[in-house]
Amino acid sequence: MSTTTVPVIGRAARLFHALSDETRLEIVRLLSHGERCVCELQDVLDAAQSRLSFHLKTLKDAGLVSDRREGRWVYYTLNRDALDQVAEFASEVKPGKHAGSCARACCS
Amino acid sequence: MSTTTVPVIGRAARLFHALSDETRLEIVRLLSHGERCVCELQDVLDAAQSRLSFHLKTLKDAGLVSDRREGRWVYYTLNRDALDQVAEFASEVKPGKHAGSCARACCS
DNA sequence: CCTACACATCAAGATTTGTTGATAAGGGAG
DNA sequence: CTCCCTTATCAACAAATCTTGATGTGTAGG
Repeated sequence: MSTTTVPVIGRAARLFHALSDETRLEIVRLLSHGERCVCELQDVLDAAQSRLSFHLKTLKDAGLVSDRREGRWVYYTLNRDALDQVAEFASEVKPGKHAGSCARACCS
Repeated sequence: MSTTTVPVIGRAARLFHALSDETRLEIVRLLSHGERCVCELQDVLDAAQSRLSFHLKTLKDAGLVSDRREGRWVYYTLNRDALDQVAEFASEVKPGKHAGSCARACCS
C-alpha cells in the first residue's frame, strides 16, 4: 500500500505547484464560472498575452484545465477531477485520519 | 463580497506554494500521523538537517504547521485549519458552484 | 494570395527557490 | 562552567520560475 505514496506525492506536488501562483489562481477563479477564451482572460486580468499563455500551459500540464479550439478561439475549462484530487489530499492528510494506525517512534 | 477575493487568493497561493514541494509533502504526510520531532523526520526522510529546517520554516510561515519546544527537541504538528482552507478553496472553485450567478461575456 | 486576428512558442533577463556546508543559538548533563 | 546534542540561521551557489518582447502557427475573411 505504501508503494503508491511516492507517485501520489509527485502528482500532488505538481497540482499544488500549478496553484501556487496568484495569476493562475485568478485564472482558476474565473474558470470556475465556466468556460473562457484566452482573450477574455486577457481582458479581465490585464495580463500580457504570452504571460497568460505561459500560465495556461502550466495549468494544463498539471491537468487542472483543458482546452478546446473553436475557430480562431481557444476555450479553457477547469477539470473537476483535479480539484477533487486537491481536496482529497487535504482530507487524506488531515490529523486524526490515521489515528492509532501507526506507532510513534522518537529519536533516542 | 468580491473585495475579499484578492487577499484570499494571496493566502491560497502561499498555502499551495508550501505544498508544492515533494519534500514538504512527505513531511506533511508524516505529520498526518501525529506530532514529530525534527530528528525523527530527518531519519525517515534521510535529509540534511538544514534542508529540513528550511522546509519546516516554509511550512510554518504558510501556517500549515506549528512547532512546540520540549527540552532540546522541537515538535511539529499539522494545522487542521490550513488543510481545511485548502479543501475549501478546491470546493469553492469547483465548476457548477457558481452556476448561473454570472453572465458570460466573450471577446468581440 | 494576402491580411488580420487569436494564440503558442522562443530567447533573454530578472527574480525566486532549494541545496549544501559552516556557524550560531538554546538547552540538558556532568 | 564546559561539553554535547538538537535545531535554526547564514552565505554561496545551482536550478527553477516568471516576465517581456519577438517570432511562429493556425484560422477566417476579402
